[in-house]
Amino acid sequence: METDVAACCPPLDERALTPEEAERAAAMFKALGDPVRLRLFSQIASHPGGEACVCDISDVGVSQPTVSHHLKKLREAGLLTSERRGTWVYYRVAPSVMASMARSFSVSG
Amino acid sequence: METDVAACCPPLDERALTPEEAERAAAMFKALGDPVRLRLFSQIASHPGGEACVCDISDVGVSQPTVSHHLKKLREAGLLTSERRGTWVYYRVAPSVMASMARSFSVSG
DNA sequence: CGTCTATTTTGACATACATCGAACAGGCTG
DNA sequence: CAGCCTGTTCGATGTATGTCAAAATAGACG
Repeated sequence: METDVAACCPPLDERALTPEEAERAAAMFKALGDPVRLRLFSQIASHPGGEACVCDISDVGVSQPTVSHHLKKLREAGLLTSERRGTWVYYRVAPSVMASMARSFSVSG
Repeated sequence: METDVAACCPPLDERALTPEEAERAAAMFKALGDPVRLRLFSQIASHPGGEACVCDISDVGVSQPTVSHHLKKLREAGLLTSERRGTWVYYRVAPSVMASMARSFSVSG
């Protein structure tokens, strides 16, 4: 189900998206379309070193299983990567996500 | 319910979003998180003159009432504006939406 | 006024989703 | 091995959402 970030996101005002492009890009927007997930993403993206342990970001007002559930969704959408190192699991923003998403809203001409 | 676009969207990697900021920004991402809505938005954003009549963009594979339903959601999210001129209703991207959304993904530092 | 066209609203329905507690798995450390 | 800690998966539940057909609204035009 992992979304391919690199091949996504032509400027939205350049031309009408094809159904396939829309499907892929919408999956990424949808992943960010939940307040809890957006806060998790923002906490990870702004964390020093570019990565955050789950234990660092579990204070978003929902139970820990729910946090894990949301992190999984963000990972499946191609927005995050995760890596276990010893006791802890570290999440970081997947490569080129910020640039790709920014491109969606770049004014084309 | 109309989302205030101007006051939204600090860079996601600058600092952790507050719950209120996340709520507002997530509402906008959520609106774009459906393939049909994203195609409608893209069709309007890329339309010559910057605006499109509903009749121009109803070929997205769902019934006309469903198109209207999605356009309403995009309008409520603050992403589109609509105006009736005579027989037809014209939609355009709300001012500063592209710039504000782009700012979310601008790399801060 | 009546009718035609364009768009929205309503009501119904099936599916998707966010959330939780409980159970499970990975890995440290006695 | 046993216990503990971190994090994920499972099962259940209530709510939100996408969709359509049908009805309603809004103008235009005789």
